[in-house]
Amino acid sequence: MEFDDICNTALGLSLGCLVKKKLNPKHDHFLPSLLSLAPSDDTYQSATKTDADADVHRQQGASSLSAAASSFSNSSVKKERDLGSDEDEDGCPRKKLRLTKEQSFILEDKFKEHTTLNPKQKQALAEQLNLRPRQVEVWFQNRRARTKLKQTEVDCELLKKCYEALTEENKRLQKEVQEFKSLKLTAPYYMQLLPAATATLTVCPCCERVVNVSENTSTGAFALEQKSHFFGPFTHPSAAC
DNA sequence: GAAAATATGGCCTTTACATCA
DNA sequence: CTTGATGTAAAGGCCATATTT
Repeated sequence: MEFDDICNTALGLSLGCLVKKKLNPKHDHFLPSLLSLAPSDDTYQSATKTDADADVHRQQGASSLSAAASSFSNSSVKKERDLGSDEDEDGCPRKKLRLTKEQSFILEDKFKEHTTLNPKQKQALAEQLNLRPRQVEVWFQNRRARTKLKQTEVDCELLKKCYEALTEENKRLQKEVQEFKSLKLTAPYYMQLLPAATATLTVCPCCERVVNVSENTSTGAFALEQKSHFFGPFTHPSAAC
């Protein structure tokens, strides 16, 4: 996903929420297309023809559709949506149509403006594109889903990189701990050099971090201890684990 | 005013079809 | 021509919210 898309999505979603809260669907609801008004496959779409040919058929179908959609009841709206009104006269589901490039372009354009539509916008867009409002609605739903999917993929990649970075850091720190441990094993020589400091250096049994447990932790801190984690008021390292 | 019923729209998952290699 | 992969239109279900009764 591109950055612009992300921005548009965020903006659009917030706008969409506003729209949803403000609108009153009862008063400006779109006209539902009716089951019996759905054009047949032959008139609505040509499966194997060119886009131009298919356009003609689609527009013929959609025009007759919108012209004939003159009466409906409020309660039929949801039903219409759920039933899809996408069946031909035989009761068979309508074949899936492919939107033309022009239709897709205009839909994309609108989507950039806002990712959701109120009923008026939906109706207007449907008329402009010679599609049923339900088709416009579905297109926006699917488009939002695609946007979300892409964003999820981007987030996933980001998390993956974070994970890899943390894994590397963890390896590095483990290696450091091993080095400190081996230093402790060679303590006789080590202690001759720094007896005061090494006497207070230890490895936390819980987290295996090298810590300084000297009583005077503030002033007698061994240089290596600076890389260990902060224990605050605890006198024993394991108490902080 | 509270509660139940209803309407509406969005999201999610799945299906089916179109297209392409 | 067939086939598998991919993209996407569409269906169906569920949920949240708003409105009506």
